[in-house]
Amino acid sequence: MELSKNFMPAAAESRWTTIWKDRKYFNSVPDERPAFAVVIPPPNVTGVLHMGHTLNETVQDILVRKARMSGFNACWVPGSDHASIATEAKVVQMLEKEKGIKKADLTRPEFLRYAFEWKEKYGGIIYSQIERLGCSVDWNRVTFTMDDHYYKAVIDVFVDLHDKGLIYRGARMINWDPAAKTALSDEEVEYKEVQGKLYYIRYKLEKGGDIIIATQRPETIMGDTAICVNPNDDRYRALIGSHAYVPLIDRKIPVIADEYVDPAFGTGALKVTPAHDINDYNLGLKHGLDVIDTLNDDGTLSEAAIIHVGTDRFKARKLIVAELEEKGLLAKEETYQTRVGYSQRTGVVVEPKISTQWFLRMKDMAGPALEAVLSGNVRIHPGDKFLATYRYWMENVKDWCISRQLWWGQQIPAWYNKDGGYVVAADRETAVIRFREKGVELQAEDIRQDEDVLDTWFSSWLWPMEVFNGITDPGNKDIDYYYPTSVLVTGQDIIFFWVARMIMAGMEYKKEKPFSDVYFTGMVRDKQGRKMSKSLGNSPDLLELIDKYGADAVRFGIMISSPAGNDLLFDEASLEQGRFFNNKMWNALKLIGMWKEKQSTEKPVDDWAHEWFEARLLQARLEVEQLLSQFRLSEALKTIYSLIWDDFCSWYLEWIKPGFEEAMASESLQKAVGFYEELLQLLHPFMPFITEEIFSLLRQRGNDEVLCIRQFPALASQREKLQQLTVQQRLEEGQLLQAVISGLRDARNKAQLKPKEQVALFITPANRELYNNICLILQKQVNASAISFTTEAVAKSLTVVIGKDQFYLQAGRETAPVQQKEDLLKELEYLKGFLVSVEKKLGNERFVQNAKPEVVETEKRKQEDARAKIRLIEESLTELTT
RNA sequence: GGGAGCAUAGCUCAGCUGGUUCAGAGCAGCUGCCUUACAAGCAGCGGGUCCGCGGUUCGAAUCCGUGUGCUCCCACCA
Repeated sequence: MELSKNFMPAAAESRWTTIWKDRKYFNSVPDERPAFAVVIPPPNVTGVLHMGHTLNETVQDILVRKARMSGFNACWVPGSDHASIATEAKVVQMLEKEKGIKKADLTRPEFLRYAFEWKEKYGGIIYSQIERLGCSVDWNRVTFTMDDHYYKAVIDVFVDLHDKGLIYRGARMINWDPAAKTALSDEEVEYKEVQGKLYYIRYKLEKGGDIIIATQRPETIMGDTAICVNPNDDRYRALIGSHAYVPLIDRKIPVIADEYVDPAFGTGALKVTPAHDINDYNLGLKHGLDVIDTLNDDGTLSEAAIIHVGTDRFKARKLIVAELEEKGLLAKEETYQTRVGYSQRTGVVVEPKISTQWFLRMKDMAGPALEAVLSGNVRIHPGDKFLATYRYWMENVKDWCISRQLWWGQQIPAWYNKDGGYVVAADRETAVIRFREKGVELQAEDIRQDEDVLDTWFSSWLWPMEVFNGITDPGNKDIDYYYPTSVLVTGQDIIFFWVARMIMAGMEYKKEKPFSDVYFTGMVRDKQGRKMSKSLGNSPDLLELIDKYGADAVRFGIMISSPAGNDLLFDEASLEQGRFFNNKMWNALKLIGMWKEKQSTEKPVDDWAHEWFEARLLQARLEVEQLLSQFRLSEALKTIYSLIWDDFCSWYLEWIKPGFEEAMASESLQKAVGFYEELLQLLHPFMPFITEEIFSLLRQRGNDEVLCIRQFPALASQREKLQQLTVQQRLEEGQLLQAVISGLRDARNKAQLKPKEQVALFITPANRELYNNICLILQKQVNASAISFTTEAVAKSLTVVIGKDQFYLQAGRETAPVQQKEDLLKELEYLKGFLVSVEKKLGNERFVQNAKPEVVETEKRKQEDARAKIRLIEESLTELTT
């Protein structure tokens, strides 16, 4: 077997990707096994995977692979989201740039044709990245949120909710995105603290004089329809009921009173602009004020503004401020810290705007969705962090604006006649019937469909159901088998957009939660803690990382530094660590390969080492199980990493390694190979490629037997085994052996004994029996010519105390005991202090009375141990000084 | 303004139900080694006022209160 010097990820990755795919290991159909279903949070179809996705997909793959190897019928459904606003914006941009076509010049079908072309061209990138990362998804189940069946499901749900009275149409104040020219939901607005300005503007009063009003938005004054003061504010009481003039356009407006106004803020007088501010809108409703909308859909001033018509809102602000100043109407300006809402998708400042849109009543749907989480039916990880947030949102949920003024998405199934009357129906024919039911006689060509589409999230909230056709074909085999899914892995930033709404939809349409566990990953930041973003240029390209380090190393790096639920500071150094780990495992394969070439049939002498490693593996395996069940993936990986690197490579392989040019006992070799296979299996969910590769090379299995479907041993039997006395004893012996080897090597180092210089070793053990099995290995590992047991101090030797035992190293030459004496004195000092504290504890009556008996027992043991060790060290010191 | 979380080694973090020599791991650092799997490595080492203060307890990194600092979410003061 000729092996390359290092592990070459690229070749192994493409080889195993093909094998897995060709043999359909990851395709799932319902059978008699329990299901373990995971639906991927569908990434934006035209996007690329960023580090956040990489983390999420890796976590999901670990859970899915683990389940598949543990008796479950694992099914991971891949797919993508049409991402209405984002995709439409990209297509519009592409059309203008590459083809010089404006959206306005296209018909709806023409535009959609371009959009689908675009989706076909770029939509595949996401999938190829998911594949390169090694994700074990079922490619037969790829779902897109605009697939025919999915489209139908969304329409059906809309019609159903409308028929139930949960969806309504009306004019409300909504968030308007002037760049995308569409309404947004509250969740799509991101508020940021910005340094703004507060302008103090003079409004002339009808009765003479003026009143000064503070505003952040002078460009909206033309929409003012009142000035409002607090009725209890003595400064303004006399003005209530009088009139003032809007500056620059001199429109007459009343001064009204409302307790809402805070006399302490600004000047205590508020300009009321019902069309452009939610509070003003509410005030307007209360006081019956006019609504003057001075902005167009694209954020320029409208005819109603009278001045600066057609000018952009921010340019108009500057012009108006300048004009006010010139006319002496600007009393003062001050800087002011404020919050401004930005569109999550386009990044522009959102305008509050009154608009006729479709809304979903959320209150009734929130009840069951809240209950599902509070009762523990859906478990959130890490729970303590998100439970309160979830609860608050559900209890204070507002109606959801679900219509968007776009073309890319599911078109709203509402139909209007010429009089503006409308019905909701899945298609034109049904719509005509519904009109007739209402007594409106008309023909199919007399009605037109609503131009708008539905919010993307109004389709994604059906994801766990409709990927299995649960809405369009309820009761089918798949939905009955896979639903509810097992775990949802996603970023905490979409808890309201998506997670909460999926639970709502699941409770509404399946009367059952969509998933049992939700695992929130943190945000991926760079190593300085900054958010990853395109503008900062700190977001690495996934494929480049895979090319550089290999997919396994990328997965390792991102998982090892990813504490559950916390943000992850991405640092390429951890990927490097992953690559080093690859090579470590590769080298272990090479070592075993060398052993194969020179074997003997003799009975091996190292039975103990095999028994020890078996015990250690058992222990670690159960630890990993425990950690995985708690979603502590990072720690599970650390445990396996250390098991392979330290326990297997550094200890076990060294312990069974034959002497120079000696043959390896076949029986030992087989044991080592067997252990290595188990380690690879344990690691496989985390690092699938290299584990398959080494597994296939270890016994030259070829490709017939693979790790990805190899089943883990049953847990119960493992737990029992670990409790066995001999297993526990091996573990204890192993710990002792490791401590003694390290301690003696340290002593040798400090005495400047070269590794090649042999020593004679004398031991005064506390428990002689523990040494029965480990002497041979100990002798080899510390390069001792012989080991003897003694009860007396050995003259002219290095003295070392390790644990409860005393060691004497006799070298072939004189060594300086200076450092050694210092070490012993230090140790002695510490022990004496320790003994004092233990004895104080034991001398405390209340401790002895109140503490649990076993705690008192251990304290007594500690006391005895400490005394014994102090005696040993003191003996050694006398020995040294004589 | 309301709520949640966090503060442990130079960095990133474990430390679960208070008690094992409990103060840990990885990375970084230092020392010595090109030793026949691996220098992408081996052997070994050093490093901490567990944020401050107070309380509960026989006993606190751990529980409670409080202060400080940081992070996030929510909220209609122009």
